[in-house]
Amino acid sequence: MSHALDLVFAALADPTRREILTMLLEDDMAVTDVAEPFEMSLAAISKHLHILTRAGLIAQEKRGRVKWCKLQMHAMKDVSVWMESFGQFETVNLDAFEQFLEQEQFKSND
Amino acid sequence: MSHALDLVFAALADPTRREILTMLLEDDMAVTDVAEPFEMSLAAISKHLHILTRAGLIAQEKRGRVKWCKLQMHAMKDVSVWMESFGQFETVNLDAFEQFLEQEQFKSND
DNA sequence: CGATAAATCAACCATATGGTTGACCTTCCA
DNA sequence: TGGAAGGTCAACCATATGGTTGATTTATCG
Repeated sequence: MSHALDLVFAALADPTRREILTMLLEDDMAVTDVAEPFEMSLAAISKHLHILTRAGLIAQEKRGRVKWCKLQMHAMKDVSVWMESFGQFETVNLDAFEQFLEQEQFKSND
Repeated sequence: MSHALDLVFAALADPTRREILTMLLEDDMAVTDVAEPFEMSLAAISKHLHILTRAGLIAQEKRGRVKWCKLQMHAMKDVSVWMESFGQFETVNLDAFEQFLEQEQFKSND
C-alpha cells in the first residue's frame, strides 16, 4: 500500500543505520564523522546514508566539500502514525478499549 | 546492536505483511484464510508468515490440520520503545492494548 | 600548482527477499 | 480406504542489501 512506509521500515531494519540516526539526534554531522566510529569503509556508510535519505529519515546538504547529514523527524512520524492506526482498525472496539484504559487508570489512582 | 529489532523492522517493511498484521488485529486466522484476499500463492503467504513469526509479531499454533495465526503485541512494543528514544513519538499504550486484546479473547472463548 | 581531504561511483561478491511451480506430508471425512 | 483440504518444502528466478576495493570528482590549503 504505502511505498514510503516500506522504505522507512526497511531503513530502520539495519543496526548501523539506527545507530547513525541516534548519533544524528545529538547534532548534524559530516559523512566522514558519521563513518568514524564504524569498522567499515566510508563507501559502505555512504550507501547507508543514501538509504536513510531515500527513506526521508535524514537530509544531506553539501557545503564546500563537506556533506552534512541532518535528521528528518517527519519520516519517523509516518511510522508512529502507522503504529497508532494499527490500534484503531474499525473492527476493534475502540470504545471498549477506552473504557478499559479508564478502568486501569482508576485502579492505579487508588 | 539489537538483532531482534532488525527482524521486527524488516518484517514491517513489506506491505503484504503489514496488511496481514492488520487482518489479525480482528481475529486469529488460519493460514489459508490469511492468504485468501491476496493475489499470490499460498506458499508466498506461508513465507511471509514465517518472517512475521521469526520477528515475534505473530505466533502460530497447529490444531488438527489447521495452523492458526495470532498477533503478538510484545514485538510491536519493542518498536515503540525504540521509537520513544527519539522523543517525538506517541503511540497507543501497547501494554494496555495487549491486555485488552487478551481480555476480549477471553470473553469470546466463553 | 600540487597534494590532500571529502565523498561518490563502479564493479564485484555473497547472501537475503519475494515470488513462482510442483512435489509432498498430514489430517479429516465420506 | 481413498480423496481432498491445509500447509510446507525444495528448487528455481530476479532483484535488492551490505560489504569490499580502486578509481574518480570536487574543494581546500600550503
